[in-house]
Amino acid sequence: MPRGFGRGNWHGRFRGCGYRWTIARQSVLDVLGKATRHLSAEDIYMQMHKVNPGVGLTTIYRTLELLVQMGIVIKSDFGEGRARYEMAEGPKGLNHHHHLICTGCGKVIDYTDFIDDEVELLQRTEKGLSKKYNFKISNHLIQFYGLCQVCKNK
Amino acid sequence: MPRGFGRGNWHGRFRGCGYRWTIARQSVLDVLGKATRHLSAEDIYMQMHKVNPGVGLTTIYRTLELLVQMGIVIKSDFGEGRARYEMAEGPKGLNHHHHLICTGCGKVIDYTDFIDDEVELLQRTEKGLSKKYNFKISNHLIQFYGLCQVCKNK
DNA sequence: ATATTAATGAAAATCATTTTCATTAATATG
DNA sequence: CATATTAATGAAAATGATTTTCATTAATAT
Repeated sequence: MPRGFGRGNWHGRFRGCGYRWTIARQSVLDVLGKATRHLSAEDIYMQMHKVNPGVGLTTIYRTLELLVQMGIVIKSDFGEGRARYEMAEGPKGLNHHHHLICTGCGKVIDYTDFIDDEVELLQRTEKGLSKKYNFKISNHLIQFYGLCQVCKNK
Repeated sequence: MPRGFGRGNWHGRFRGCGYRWTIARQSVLDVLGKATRHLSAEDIYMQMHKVNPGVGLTTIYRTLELLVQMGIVIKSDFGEGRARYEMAEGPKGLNHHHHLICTGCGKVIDYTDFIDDEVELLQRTEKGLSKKYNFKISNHLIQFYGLCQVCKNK
């Protein structure tokens, strides 16, 4: 198998959509593919800078927009004032998780240890919604807001 | 019952936390209390401007931050580049809804007619999480990403 | 009535993101 | 392989929401 044409065959996928395959795009996908958590545009920029110092932040923003548009990457907003990105490998992806966000202090708890019912119900919900709205659902963002133990008792 | 001391008894609640009760704060709560959908800081500013033209946008931001911190208001971010606010009357609130977001064209479908599985999913999950993480959950944000009917067939 | 100090308005500062525009480089074509 | 085409890029400027600064105002305690 030719180098770089594994798993996603990104080059082919880009060309198929009429887009060019560039160092910058490859590099963004490399960084995101290795990430174990959601990355901001600047996180990506800093990691990439070590390997490809020539790629600017603007290009990263543009690349991310494209990747989101192609459905390869998911953009999330956790209310920090900046967006975060992750590969859209679907809800089964290694780093997929939901959030508990404290409205008091802003603390965010990522949790991946879903309760059994949660997984099954979610599947059924996605199936139901797909049918009802004729949507091909590929991912989801689930966040619960409230007060953490500390803020609750103030 | 004295005027202005109904439901929330805001004045008392503010004083209890050591905060002063001001026209601006009352006015933000008035606007949010009457709203039928999530409002941006500027939405609030414009509505308030008709009644209290003296209150500036800065104060609205400061007031909203305080209200969120007190757990009276929920701040949400739908990825539009600006935050939206609503009273934290809980997920049963009139204007509560979930989103289906197309990663192809950006179209957003709000839906309120939750399917049974979805309601059950949320109830069980919220209960489980509250216990597990000692959180007082007051709201949630649920978004499903995928391709809409049109983008799916391209 | 007055003192104290939290709350405010206006303007400036910040910070993530987007736009502009001239340059570069990926691909198609000869 | 050389060259033309035009998408992709970088740098700098622009944008727009939100935050900070600082002098002034007003809510509360005395």
